[in-house]
Amino acid sequence: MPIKDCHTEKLIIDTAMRVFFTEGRIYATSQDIADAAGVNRTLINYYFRSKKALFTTVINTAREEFRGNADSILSSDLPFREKTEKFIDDFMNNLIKYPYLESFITVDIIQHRLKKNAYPGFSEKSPAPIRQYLKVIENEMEAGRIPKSTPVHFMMNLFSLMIYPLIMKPIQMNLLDLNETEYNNVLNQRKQIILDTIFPVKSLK
Amino acid sequence: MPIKDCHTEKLIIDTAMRVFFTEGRIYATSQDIADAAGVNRTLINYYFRSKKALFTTVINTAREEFRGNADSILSSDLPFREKTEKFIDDFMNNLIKYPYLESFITVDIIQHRLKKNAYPGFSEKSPAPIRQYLKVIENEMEAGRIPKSTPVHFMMNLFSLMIYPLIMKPIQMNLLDLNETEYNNVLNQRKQIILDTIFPVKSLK
DNA sequence: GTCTATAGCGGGATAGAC
DNA sequence: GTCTATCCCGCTATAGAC
Repeated sequence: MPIKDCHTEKLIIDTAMRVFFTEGRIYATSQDIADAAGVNRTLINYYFRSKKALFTTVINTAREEFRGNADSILSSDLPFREKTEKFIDDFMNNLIKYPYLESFITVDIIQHRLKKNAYPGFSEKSPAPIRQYLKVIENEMEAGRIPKSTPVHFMMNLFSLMIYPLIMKPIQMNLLDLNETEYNNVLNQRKQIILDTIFPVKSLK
Repeated sequence: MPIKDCHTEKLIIDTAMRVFFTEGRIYATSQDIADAAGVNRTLINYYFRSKKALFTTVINTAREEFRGNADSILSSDLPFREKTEKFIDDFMNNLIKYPYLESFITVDIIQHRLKKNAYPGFSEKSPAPIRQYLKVIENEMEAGRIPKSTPVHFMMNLFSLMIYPLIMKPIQMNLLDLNETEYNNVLNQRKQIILDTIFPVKSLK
């Protein structure tokens, strides 16, 4: 009754994003979300009609948040290396906030492919800034300023190096025998490591 | 009635591994597994007592299958580069069979962390061959034969480059504007690309 | 806008016939 | 070993009181 007017809707969205995309709780129910938000479960239906609708809302909200800076960085006229450096910095900052977002999208696509032919939410073509960036990578490779492969592999390497260590944290902690603090320290070093891997230094024997 | 004696148990296991770890259907129910296997749903309980027990069985089966060659390759006395090359080859072959296995393990660990303090299935230390391999990487870095960072980052890079493009196939196909055939072709080139990234050539300007 | 009560469905598990 | 029938529980969603 007090200050819980339109404020509750935002509270539910924020909580759902945290539970799904930050904590990675893929089996979280409406009750779980409501409990985490400290509200009654029926309010989720009141504000969002259904659980699926809430899910769509939070996925789209997070995607827009992600794409905010990324597009303007990629579309800027910065030199290639500086542009890539800023992109990594921005992307990693977002990733730390929502490490499981891409996993959820992937699961969502797989699930939908079983029923319909295509998944409407992702039938769009790749965004223009990405296509433009792929062209630039091709030029850099031809000029010999980065190792020669293909722009697609360059992008795959980049995303792989940024995303995987975060989403597979539990299993990697075990494999590499690191505790929570140690693993977080390692993650903090990743930006520089990724740059060194993408732009290799030439001091090898 | 005809030749369906002990054969059914194996059929259920094989089907469950395919549905879970190859197709990535994380929300698959007992009914889904039974349908995919063409058997009655109650047979899952007859053979495995519960869905959870079936799940544990298939995870352990797949993990053993994975670790089969890997340990002997890492423990062998091959030179570092050849050993790494064989490890990548073996690991990628397994990955193509079960691209979502590690995702399932991660989700499983996250889910269990919410209830108990630790997850018994993964409380073991990292396997000895891995710890041994980490030592070798350290030597290679000190000798300047691979780019200097830390063994942990080297391993993270390696696993990232191998695993991520496979499990995020749906989202990457969209981002990079590739159809199924094109994406599979790219994946086939990954072994070589990964080697070139881990062991960079020195022909840059 | 928020709550309680309840309907309805779907999945997991078991009993018992064959 | 395999099937049918059934029970139970948890989750989603909605009706209706406040």
